[in-house]
Amino acid sequence: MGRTHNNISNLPKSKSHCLGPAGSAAQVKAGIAALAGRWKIEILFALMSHDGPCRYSMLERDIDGISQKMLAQQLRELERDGLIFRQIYPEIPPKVEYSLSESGSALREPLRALKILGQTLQQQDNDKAQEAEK
Amino acid sequence: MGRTHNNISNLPKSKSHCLGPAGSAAQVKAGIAALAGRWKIEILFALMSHDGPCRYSMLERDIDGISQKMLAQQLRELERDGLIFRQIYPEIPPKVEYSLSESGSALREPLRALKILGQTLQQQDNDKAQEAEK
DNA sequence: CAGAATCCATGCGGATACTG
DNA sequence: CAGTATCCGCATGGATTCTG
Repeated sequence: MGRTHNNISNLPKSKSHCLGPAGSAAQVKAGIAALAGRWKIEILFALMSHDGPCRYSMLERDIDGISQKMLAQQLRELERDGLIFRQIYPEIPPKVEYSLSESGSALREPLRALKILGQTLQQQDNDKAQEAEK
Repeated sequence: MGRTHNNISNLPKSKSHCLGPAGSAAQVKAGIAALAGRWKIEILFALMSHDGPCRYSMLERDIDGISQKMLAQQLRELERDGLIFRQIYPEIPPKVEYSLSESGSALREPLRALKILGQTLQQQDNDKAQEAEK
């Protein structure tokens, strides 16, 4: 499987001189960092597509190839960043439901924009691959 | 300094059944991956703020803490992904100018959205830090 | 000036096993 | 069911040196 790792969280010094282009970059990077986990996007898309609370096991089934460690970890990060909610039902057997917060839902549009970019990139890749084959 | 690595480029199998939420996720991830380098955002912001062609050495000065290797590498990736242009002037001494492509400029708005998210996150961090200090 | 090349530390993310 | 715990490979990015 492809690559691993990919950094984003930078904030060189970020002394909160928060108005220059540098400060803006830091905030954008903070925003991207919140989405930059190996599985964050897939989790968000799973939640968006189901459009209601999802149980842990359901996410595990929906997201192909994710390990329990990663699912739990990225879920906690998304929760920490306020993008999703986590509702625990103290039952036996245990039940936990995840849902999008408002911040999370607010990402639908930006994500669409990034999807456009992604499509363009894939298109370019295909073009170049075809050329190379000639 | 903080972390290293951070994956994004996933595409578990991505058999181009490109219409389900899974396919969308893959494309969004491709888009994010294009921005997910340690310095990509800062480079783009540097180009955006200067709003005209920038020379290599100017970027090196503007972006605090970046190494030559990283600058050159991420510039090539951005160029490969069609986000920036690279204009070489065969002079002595050498001169190379980088500028935003249309795809790159198209990111201004999405980046603003991500900046909003980043601001929210930083705000939350500050709030929690304050509470913790009490 | 604008890189290319090399070496190396860090830590993300995968796999597997275990638990309340 | 919904996680936690542990071990480990290896890509990523940093520092430094060399070059056309």
